[in-house]
Amino acid sequence: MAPDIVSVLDQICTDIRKPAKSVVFRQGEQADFIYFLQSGALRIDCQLEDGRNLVLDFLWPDRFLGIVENDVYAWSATALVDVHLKRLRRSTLQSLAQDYPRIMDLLLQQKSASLMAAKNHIILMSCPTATHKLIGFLLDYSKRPEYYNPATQMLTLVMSRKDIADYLGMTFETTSRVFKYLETHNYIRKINHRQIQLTPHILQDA
Amino acid sequence: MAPDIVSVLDQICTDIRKPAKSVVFRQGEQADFIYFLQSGALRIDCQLEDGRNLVLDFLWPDRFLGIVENDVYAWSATALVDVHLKRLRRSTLQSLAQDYPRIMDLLLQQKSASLMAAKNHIILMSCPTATHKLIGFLLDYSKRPEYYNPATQMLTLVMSRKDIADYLGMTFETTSRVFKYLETHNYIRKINHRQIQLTPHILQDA
DNA sequence: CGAGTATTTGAGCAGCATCAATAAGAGTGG
DNA sequence: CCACTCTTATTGATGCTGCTCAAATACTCG
Repeated sequence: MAPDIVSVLDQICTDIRKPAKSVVFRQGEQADFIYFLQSGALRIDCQLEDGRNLVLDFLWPDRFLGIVENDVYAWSATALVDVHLKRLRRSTLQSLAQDYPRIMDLLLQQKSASLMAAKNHIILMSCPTATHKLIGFLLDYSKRPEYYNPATQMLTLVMSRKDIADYLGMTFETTSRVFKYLETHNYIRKINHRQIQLTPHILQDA
Repeated sequence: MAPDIVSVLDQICTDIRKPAKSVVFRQGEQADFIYFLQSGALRIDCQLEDGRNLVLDFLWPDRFLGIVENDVYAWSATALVDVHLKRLRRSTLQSLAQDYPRIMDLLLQQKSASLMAAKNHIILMSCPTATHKLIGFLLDYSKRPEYYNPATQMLTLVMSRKDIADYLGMTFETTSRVFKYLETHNYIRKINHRQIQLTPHILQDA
């Protein structure tokens, strides 16, 4: 990411701040803007025709969102905590890409990051049991420096049981039961619903 | 895809033909080449540490493969039928990208296609039952003009039951049983293992 | 504090995995 | 072309996992 583009983008982007639980954009809306997540965390989900609500991804800082091929957003983005975003018109980015070829590198790099996340998601969903899925999820999550402290092994979940369930393709009851299983088998310690501590037992699986 | 690039690529690419069941590249190998699938079909799979074999995607003509970030392939590509590919050194493509900026568009477009496929894969894997998964798979598959004839509704499967199972995250026994279920409930007619006919019953679900 | 939401927990059942055996089909060499 | 082998697919029996519906509890926010 060359400094010249960053400074240019910095100047023309609009700063957007959204509180937790607010929607950044909604599936089906006119896709006028590209966003760049500065801080906080987002949930990307889509509503299927059969009524299912599917969480496609969780997004962390330094990630773009709203890069779509067609003219409407194919999924929704919701803030899980208070977020800070930079916003840019899609049309502006497109014209800018001609003067700054590095923007294409940036876009390609972001697409690659999305693709890697999707492949990892597929691997998680293919796990044979719900326990494997959740352990895999927690180990991935423990790579987020904002929400995991390796010194204390404390992990702050920014999403609900239902969000995790919709991400892993299971019900929230099962998610809750597996959390219980992990606690009784000494994989984790629960401080409260959103605060858990990982034990060496679960960490050595990584 | 501008004609100038295509003609340039055509000249410098090596033509590669591989018989069915042969491996194009293997997970972990030095990623020296980018491939462009001209005809046939490929299976992309990866071997996980726990011994599972996971099918990440099936690739059809006009798709690139081997676009990786690091220097080794993260997954393997295997020919499902006889395939025709064009091959290019990664380093050649990189230097070419400076003279032909359109190559970046091409790469971005291919990444987007991979990402869309992955999202769709996630949607399939999140289906509540194996029957839903397989019906979704067959309906997607029926969009391949090479292997589905809308006039006769005949569909030629290029992959095994195990391939389908590893793609959908289930066992091949379950795949087989669901095929049986679909046949007895008049969703499909089986001509042989690899040839099935879709009925209006299944097609109206799309 | 109180209302609404999120999470936990329970009981019963359906669906899928596992292990095992048989059948169908593909490939090979006489 | 047929017989034989090997691979792929089907089918069966059984047990476990996770879903459904339901109720109780914990937590959040105004």
